[in-house]
Amino acid sequence: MKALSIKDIAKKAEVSITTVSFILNGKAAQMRISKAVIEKVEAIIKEMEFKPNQVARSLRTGNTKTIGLLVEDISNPFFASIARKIEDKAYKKGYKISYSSTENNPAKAKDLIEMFKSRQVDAYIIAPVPGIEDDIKLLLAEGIPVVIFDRNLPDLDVNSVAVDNFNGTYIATEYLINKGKKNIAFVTVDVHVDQMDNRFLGYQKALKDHGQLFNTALYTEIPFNNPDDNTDAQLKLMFELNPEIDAVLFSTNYLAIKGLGVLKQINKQINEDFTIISYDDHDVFRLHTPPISVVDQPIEEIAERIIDIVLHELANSNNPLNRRGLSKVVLQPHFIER
Amino acid sequence: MKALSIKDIAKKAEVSITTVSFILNGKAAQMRISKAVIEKVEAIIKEMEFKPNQVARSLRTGNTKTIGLLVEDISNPFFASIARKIEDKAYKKGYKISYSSTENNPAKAKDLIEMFKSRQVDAYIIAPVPGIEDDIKLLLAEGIPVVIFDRNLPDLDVNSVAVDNFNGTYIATEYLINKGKKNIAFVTVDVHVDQMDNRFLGYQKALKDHGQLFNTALYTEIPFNNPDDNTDAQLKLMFELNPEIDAVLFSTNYLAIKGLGVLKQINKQINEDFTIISYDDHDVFRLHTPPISVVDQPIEEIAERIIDIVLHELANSNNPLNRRGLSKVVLQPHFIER
DNA sequence: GTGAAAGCGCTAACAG
DNA sequence: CTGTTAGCGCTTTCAC
Repeated sequence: MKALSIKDIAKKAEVSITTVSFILNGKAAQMRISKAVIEKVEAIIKEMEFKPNQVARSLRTGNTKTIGLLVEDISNPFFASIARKIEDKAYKKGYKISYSSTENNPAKAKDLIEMFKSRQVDAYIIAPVPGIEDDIKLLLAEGIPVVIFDRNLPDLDVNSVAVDNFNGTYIATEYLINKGKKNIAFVTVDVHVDQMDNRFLGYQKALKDHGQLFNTALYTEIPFNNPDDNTDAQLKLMFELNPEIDAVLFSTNYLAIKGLGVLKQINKQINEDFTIISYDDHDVFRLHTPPISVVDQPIEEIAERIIDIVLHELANSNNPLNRRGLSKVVLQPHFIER
Repeated sequence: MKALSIKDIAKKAEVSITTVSFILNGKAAQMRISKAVIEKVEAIIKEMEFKPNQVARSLRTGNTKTIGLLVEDISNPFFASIARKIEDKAYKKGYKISYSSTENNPAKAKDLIEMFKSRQVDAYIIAPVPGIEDDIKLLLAEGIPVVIFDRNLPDLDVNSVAVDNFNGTYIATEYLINKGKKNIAFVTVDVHVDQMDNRFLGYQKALKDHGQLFNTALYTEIPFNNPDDNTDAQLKLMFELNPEIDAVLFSTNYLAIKGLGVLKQINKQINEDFTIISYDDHDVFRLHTPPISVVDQPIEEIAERIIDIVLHELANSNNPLNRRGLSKVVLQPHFIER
């Protein structure tokens, strides 16, 4: 079964392909094509279930109606949830999403951007990894809409939607201090993206503001993509060497989940005297016994702001004058006490 | 900055575009193009960072090197994990993934298939919703590779990767019975896809084989996409009306997670006398106090089998003779006792 | 060994 | 009001 083309429709309707094309693109009125012809052609299109070949259209018009989405890992609930919301909104506007996971690997990220480029995606939504600033600059130089999120690239003039990471850990740390905690550990990843660094800084600043000293022994950095065993061992070591720890702040949900696993293994109870807080919420924390307080990122709002910016830029990419300036959105995280 | 085309390269290298094209496609040797020319052209390609326009290539060749992935909801960890694995393997073979969430809505699923079609995706990976059998048939009739997974469409001659759902609930139920449970409730969704029905049947059969009667009062069906409040209320009601319940088998992880939330609200302890089992694992269950036993689906293997079939069909789609017959893969779930 | 040219399906000047 | 036609960038047949 061969796919239909605009030609087949034209032949069947006994009009030219131009006429069909105009009707297909809603330019019939403006081209003052007669009602009779429009109706006839539309009837045939419907009857034959003709769908224009989007690839040909893309080649001709230069836009593909797809948005490239680059995240760290689509199987991380944080990214998956955002992906889902973005997909929904994009779908309603006729856009499709092509996604890829960068694994925090700049080489892979660069390669993915290349692939997206050669596929002519209309816009990019990127959770950036360090080292791809130049690639993003290139995109911008070509006038392609880009929004970065989750992490900021401070010295890049690019739209971004971020959460105030500094404040997130600040309020969490402050909460712990107010609860009388004296030895608050901080567990994070070794990926020094702006966002992670800020989470660390928020923690440090809160300690300082409340007259506590930052103790490097209570700071653990886990390599990204560490095999589980190593991570477990590293965390165990920290707990063993520092029995005075009375609270732990994890800079990201999957580390906190690993942490809970380790605490279970070493049979350390979470209670009034030993508190855990995670950055990013997760069902695990809500249902845990006892429940775990978290710094929650407004996922819904993040996704909304991202796609709004993208769609707006896309809608106005023809007349650059109409494009609003850079959007640098900073949303506030919420502390959920449990 | 205008994008380069093959023409620019040809001009710069002072050869014809044909030559460039051959070199680009690795047909240089077979066309017996001289080494000197090849090297010169390749140097220029590298120097100018030329990337062929994939859209034009697609229009010409008819294949887009992208695979359409239709899942119920990309933010469900089960689908997200599978999506991730599929993405990885596809990426290594030069394929990209375009995903969409069907929300169990046949109209949306149909529409998405149309969109993918007009975008000429090379192959489809679909977690089917009932009512799209005809659309899948159409795809097959056109010779496009399709693999369905998670749910089977029994009367369709299409590649599928499924898990033995019947056996999954059977062994879980048997486990509970062997633990001495007499009133095992079953909570499932109202979506009557083959896979969910089989989970129910496995539960029923196990009861029967062990001389227990199926009690409809202990069977609760939650509407898909139910607002949280309703679901909670429905579950509460079941627990209230049937205090004799000594175990609950949830047919899917998100229902079990909801269930845990409800049990927390009504302060019902999970212990030797009251056991919970979920279909599909999740971090929540592993870390829960007490931990929750689950029927685990071999996600990794599912993803692997899917992408293997797809890539194999794709590789041999030119010579249909070489295509192996239908692959109907059935994998076994594992019961994880915790 | 290399090049000219047709054409994939569609859009949009430009003609009439 | 509708049709003719020139490409979009690439692959591939055929010719030299």
